[in-house]
Amino acid sequence: MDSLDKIEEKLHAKGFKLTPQRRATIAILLEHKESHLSAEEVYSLLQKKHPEVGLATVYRTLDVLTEIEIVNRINFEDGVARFDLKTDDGQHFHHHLVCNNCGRVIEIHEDMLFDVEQRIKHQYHFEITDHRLTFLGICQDCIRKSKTRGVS
Amino acid sequence: MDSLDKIEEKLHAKGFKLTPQRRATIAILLEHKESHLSAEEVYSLLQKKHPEVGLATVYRTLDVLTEIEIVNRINFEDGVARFDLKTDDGQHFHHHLVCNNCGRVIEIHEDMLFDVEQRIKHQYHFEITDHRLTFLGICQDCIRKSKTRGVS
DNA sequence: ATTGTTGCAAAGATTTTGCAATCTA
DNA sequence: TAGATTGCAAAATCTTTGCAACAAT
Repeated sequence: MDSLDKIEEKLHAKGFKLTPQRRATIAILLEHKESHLSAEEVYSLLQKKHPEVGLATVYRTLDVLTEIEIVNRINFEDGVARFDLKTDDGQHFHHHLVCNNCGRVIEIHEDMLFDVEQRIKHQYHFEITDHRLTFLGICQDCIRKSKTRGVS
Repeated sequence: MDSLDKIEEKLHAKGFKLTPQRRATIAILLEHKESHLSAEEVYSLLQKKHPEVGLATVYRTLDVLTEIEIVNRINFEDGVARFDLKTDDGQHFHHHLVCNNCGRVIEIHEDMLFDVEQRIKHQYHFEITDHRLTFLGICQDCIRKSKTRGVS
């Protein structure tokens, strides 16, 4: 799900209207593909070019985009919903490494769960539609820093 | 981390005081090991026997228990923090299957991520301390029902 | 013209915090 | 007794909703 055009097409196909607010919101998401933006963050990025758009509209747009499976909603352990554009390749959701020290989120685009999913399907008779995999730990930079200065 | 005694010992060892409120909160968690209770749910279970305990104290107690690694905090995609006692065996956090249809949460106690963690460590030089793995999909019961009545 | 969508402000839901009183060690 | 902890109410956050005005098809 890559270009603005394709996304607008899908919105339209599902019976939603194309409004300037929605276009602008999608544009922000496209410009920040790796960022896991929260609704508030999308809103403040949006304000620079479109100060008239309201926060409620951002929430509603993100809901619509989640509903039609243009974006994934994800919660890291901080209680704030974040939104990621889905990739075009039909893959399941990518994985994340979250650093407990600096808070950085690293994305992993390989699907490492194929074998695990097969086991789940067979053992639990559970039909998997998506997954959320996050590793918590210490990133390379913080490990390096801790060796000289100690983890803050 | 299994018995009330062991948990109280650890609290004490970390310099926290043992109060009746904390004891009671821990007892609730021990009585509902598989439940992924929210703070609100812990609070209302607590009220039956200890109506004097306040919700803020429940939040504070769960924070302390998370801090000293007696419980794991987890967010499924509904934005409410849930709390699980850690198991005694030193294993990482268990996995979950969340049914998109009926909302049921099924626990999986096997660690299926050993190989994946090895790859992450080597490829990303990321020191993993824990993980969160949730599969979203349709559970066995809902699959069965959908075959006769259609998924509601 | 119809129906969906927006902005605003108000309401909801969850979680955190200030503070005086109280309790644990 | 000293310092941590509690309960309460207020505040802070994040998110949703009602409604009248407005815009897309």
